[in-house]
Amino acid sequence: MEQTIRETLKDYNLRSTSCREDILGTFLNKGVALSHGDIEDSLGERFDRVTIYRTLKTFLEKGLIHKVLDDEGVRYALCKDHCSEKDHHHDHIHFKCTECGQTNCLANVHIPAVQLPDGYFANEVNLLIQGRCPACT
Amino acid sequence: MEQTIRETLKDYNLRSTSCREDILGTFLNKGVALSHGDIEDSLGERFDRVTIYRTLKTFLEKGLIHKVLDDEGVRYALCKDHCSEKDHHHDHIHFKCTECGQTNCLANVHIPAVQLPDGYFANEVNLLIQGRCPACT
DNA sequence: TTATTGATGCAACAGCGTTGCAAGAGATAA
DNA sequence: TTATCTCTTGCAACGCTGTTGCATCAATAA
Repeated sequence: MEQTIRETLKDYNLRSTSCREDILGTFLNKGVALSHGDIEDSLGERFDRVTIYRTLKTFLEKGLIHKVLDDEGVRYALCKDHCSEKDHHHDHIHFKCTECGQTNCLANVHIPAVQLPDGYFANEVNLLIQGRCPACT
Repeated sequence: MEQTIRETLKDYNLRSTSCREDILGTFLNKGVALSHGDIEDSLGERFDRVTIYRTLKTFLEKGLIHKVLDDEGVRYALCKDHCSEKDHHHDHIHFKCTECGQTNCLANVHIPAVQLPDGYFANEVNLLIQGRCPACT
């Protein structure tokens, strides 16, 4: 695990620092989409607020994580596919449970094609479904 | 128009004030989703920041407008159907043009049904498509 | 016209996210 | 291992967004 994290960082051309290792580890551990606040809570006072912001920004740019839009703000989740700086490709669904509040990616559910009116061209599709997850049913 | 605005406010059990009339008028005029900042810019210094926030909150609660999620924050758009405090019903699509930055509702495009994994129950569906609008093609 | 209820403006505040800068730690090569 | 360079971090400060309390003012109904 420890090793995997370091290798992952290396794969993405990122230096291994304890902050990056801990944040990446948190994502792997929790397995759900996390907000900046979630990460701050989870890591305690170990790192500066600013450092966490910058780390998330770096991960985002390198394609390690992607944004997840939510009715209450922005969260981040690991990219399952290997994304890169240039090429984020996500057509999976984000599911937010209104009971437990957790948001995660439904990797195997693809977004059905949508018929847009004339003149509209789709580039990126973002689908958020809110409801109840299996754990809360 | 002037009259329509006042009647609409009355329909929603809202007092007619110049702030509410102007904000509702702005939505009708622009016809696209607006952020708090857009409205502030559009109305100038005529009303206090706080008043605009409170007006948007009131409109939201009464079902006059609904939230539109965006990668850069929250916007608001008029509800086409007659929504109420209890019952916001929206299964239309939000389209954001990456050229001009405008976001609007595609009222006539319905979201196709999505087959969720076992145990998941959908309650509300939110679909944002980013791309190019007819004006920017 | 007046009384009542609700809306507004002002001041203050909390939280989120960013920037500049100096100090510190990781990677690389000798 | 050490020296060097480059990138990362922590700190302080700031701007922006959104909220709250309170006194004042305006819209409605009688």
